[in-house]
Amino acid sequence: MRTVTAKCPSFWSGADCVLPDCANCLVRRFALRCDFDDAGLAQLRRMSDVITWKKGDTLCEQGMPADKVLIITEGLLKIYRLLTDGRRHVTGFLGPGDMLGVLKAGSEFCCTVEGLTAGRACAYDRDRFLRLITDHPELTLKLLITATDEIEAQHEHTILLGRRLAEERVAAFLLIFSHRWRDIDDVDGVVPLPMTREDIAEYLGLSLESVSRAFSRLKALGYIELPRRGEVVIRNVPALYQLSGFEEVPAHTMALGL
Amino acid sequence: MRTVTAKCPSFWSGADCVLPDCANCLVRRFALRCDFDDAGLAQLRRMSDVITWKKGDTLCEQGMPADKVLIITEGLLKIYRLLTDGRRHVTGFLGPGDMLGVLKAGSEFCCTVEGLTAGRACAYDRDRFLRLITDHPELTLKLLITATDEIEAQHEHTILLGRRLAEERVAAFLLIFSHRWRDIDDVDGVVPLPMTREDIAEYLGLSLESVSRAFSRLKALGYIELPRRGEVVIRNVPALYQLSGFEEVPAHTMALGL
DNA sequence: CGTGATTTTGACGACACTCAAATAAAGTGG
DNA sequence: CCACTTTATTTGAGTGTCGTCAAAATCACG
Repeated sequence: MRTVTAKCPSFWSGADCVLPDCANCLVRRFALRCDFDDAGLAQLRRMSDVITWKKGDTLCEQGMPADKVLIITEGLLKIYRLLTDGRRHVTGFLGPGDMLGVLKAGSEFCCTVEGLTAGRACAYDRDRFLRLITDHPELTLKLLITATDEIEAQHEHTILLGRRLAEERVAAFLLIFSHRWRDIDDVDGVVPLPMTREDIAEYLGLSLESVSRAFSRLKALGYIELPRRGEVVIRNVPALYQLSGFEEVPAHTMALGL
Repeated sequence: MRTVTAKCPSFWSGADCVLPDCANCLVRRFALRCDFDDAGLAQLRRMSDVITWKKGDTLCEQGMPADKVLIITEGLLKIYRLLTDGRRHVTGFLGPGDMLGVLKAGSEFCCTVEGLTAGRACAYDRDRFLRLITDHPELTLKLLITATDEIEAQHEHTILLGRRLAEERVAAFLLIFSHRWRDIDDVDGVVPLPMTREDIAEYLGLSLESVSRAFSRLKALGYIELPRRGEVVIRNVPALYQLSGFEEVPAHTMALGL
């Protein structure tokens, strides 16, 4: 059992008030999948606060009352739950274009969210956000579609943890992770891995040693390279697909964090 | 690898046109969580066809074009996916009040759905259903909340399969299953289990033998009784909670099948 | 260059899977 | 209603994967 850092500054209140470039916001391609008209954009912009975080910062904590909705514009987050036996389970990783927040009124965060890198997000008051989307029913529907995609992606993840060997899970992780952020950080095949082996292990339901062994084996097979800490190069995509059991990578794995 | 029955009659077209008792429909308590006004009820009723199925019937099959939405009023269904290696994964069980259907236009069923008992459901044309809910934005929102609850329940299930021992998973299954249908079929503590050990195994990511062994052990411990095939009596709820690692049973496990 | 964190590698044991057989229950036809 | 078949479940024995514990190696950072 490992201790978990728990500093939790008041991101939710303090705002930089930098106007984000909503017109090109990635959220259009991911969680909300929607073109706003100019009026909608203006409405959005007026409502949002920009928050920033640094690597290792905790954005919100399991059990904390949740009254904000975030849309991530930069940086990477891990989102995890503490189990009753003290272990952690990483439910997913969030990046640009993804949403984070509890929509149900009066509820608490069921997860803790922590920065893997520095980053920033647009924050909305939940009630105002709900008013916004109910004013635009087609937006609610897009969000509902995103949620059902998320359910399907979770099914895939459940299968991964319930039925696959360690090596297969790591292969799947590499495909999911590199695929999800391929057009955001595509530096000639080098995929950045800002999370630790332990994070990956807690995401895949393995021990960190098993993850490390799987990485080593995939490297020995020539499927990947590990040039330096925090980076992978994928050399044999078909082999990884074969191992993972994927026909295609689940489309929007974790576009909507809760 | 086991063969899977694949007869798939045209439930989706043929309709009995029995008017259901919408005013008391369980869907109000589950997937839609919503009181319709009389006008809404009438609109609903006009739109719906009633379909029925028998035990073992296949309602829809993985890969089939999906253009209907079902709301289950009677009976129990299992919902599963065929994996690339020929194995099956049961994603969940559906019962009265639950919804089934793909909301995204032009997509296929990602699962096969099969009757564990005979039953019936109200079927809606997807496009008309979508029009209905966008006409009532608060309905879309309720459905979105249901979807996010489903995501949270899937997280719990992922944790179950990734981190728990066989005995713990079976304990969790018994709690989830008996809790979800407690006020529908509550015959003094006897919980009907219309699914086979194999179904349970494929739901929990175990072999059917491991499930059987877990049942035997829970019985030996005095936590449960197995009076006859297809039935359990739960004798020690706190012990099962302890084993499962649940603080509380995930609220709406699988109210929304895809 | 030294300290601490992360990652890798090794040895061993536990849990769950596979294969196999026995038992129990349900369905079928005389 | 009973013998027979079929299906579901239980139980046992052996094997493999992964977790745990431990130590070494690598890397980041001051």
